[in-house]
Amino acid sequence: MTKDKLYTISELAAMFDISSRSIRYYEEIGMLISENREIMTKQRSYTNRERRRLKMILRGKKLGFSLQQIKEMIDLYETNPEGDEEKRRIIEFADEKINEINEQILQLQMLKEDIISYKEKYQNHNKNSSTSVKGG
Amino acid sequence: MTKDKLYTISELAAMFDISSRSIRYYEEIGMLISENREIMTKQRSYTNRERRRLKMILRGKKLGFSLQQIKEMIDLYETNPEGDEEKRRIIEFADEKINEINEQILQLQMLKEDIISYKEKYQNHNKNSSTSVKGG
DNA sequence: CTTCTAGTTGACGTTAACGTTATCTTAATT
DNA sequence: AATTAAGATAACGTTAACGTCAACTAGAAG
Repeated sequence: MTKDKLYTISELAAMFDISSRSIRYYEEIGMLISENREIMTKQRSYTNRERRRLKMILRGKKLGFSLQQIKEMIDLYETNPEGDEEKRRIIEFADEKINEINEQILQLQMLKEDIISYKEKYQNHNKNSSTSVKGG
Repeated sequence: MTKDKLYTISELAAMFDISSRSIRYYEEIGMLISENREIMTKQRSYTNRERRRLKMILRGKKLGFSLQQIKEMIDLYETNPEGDEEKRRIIEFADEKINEINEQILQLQMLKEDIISYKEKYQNHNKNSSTSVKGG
């Protein structure tokens, strides 16, 4: 399969516009894995799977989650649960996250409304109190 | 008017379940102001206006914004613009923020979809691979 | 062989956002 | 007068998420 493409650390770094240091750090704290390092050079190589993980990490960051929170979420995707107990816990965790996200979306929408209504009031206010009243 | 209610630092802290230290810190970096401190004791007292600001700060934090970003947004609310140039800049800034927020909402919705579809696939998968195959 | 490039492993430095501790003051209680 | 409570300032400590620098290595290029 053509899925076997491997990336060097700087390829990934360039791809996502981050530093190699960041990628090493993510690996350091167990968020990425570089298996099959070249034995002689010890150079890391990443699979498409890791590339996807990195993408998720960065998305999480953009959304304001800490790396620890992101780690938990990603681990969620990759846990292969054993007992019913664990299954339940995972579903529960997913539901929690969904609720958190819904809450965040709500708050963002409120913030947005605030900014919009501020903008409108502000624009109207300026039309009335401006010295150069041009357009009605 | 009854709007003159003043809050002590620990009142606000209790109200929002944060530490007094945090409030002092927000003031330290210019996100809050405590005017009219009691001359003898130097104790801070906050107006309703500051209470609202604090609320906004905490909302921003929950949304993953840095204090600096929040400061910019709050300043937006309280700028009294002078020239047309400044007006334009403010409107522009507001629009930028709105776009950022829209983007964040989109990403959050995608993340949510991901989690939901994961949950569903996962639940189905378990129905099939479980020892107790009930529904086919 | 030397130089350059891309990577490695430490290890110390940095910033944000507070926590914590020490020392001091004022007002209220006892 | 002594204690307690609430607050103040000053300053050092802490954690996350890297940045930066030093010293080393393997392979490619001249």
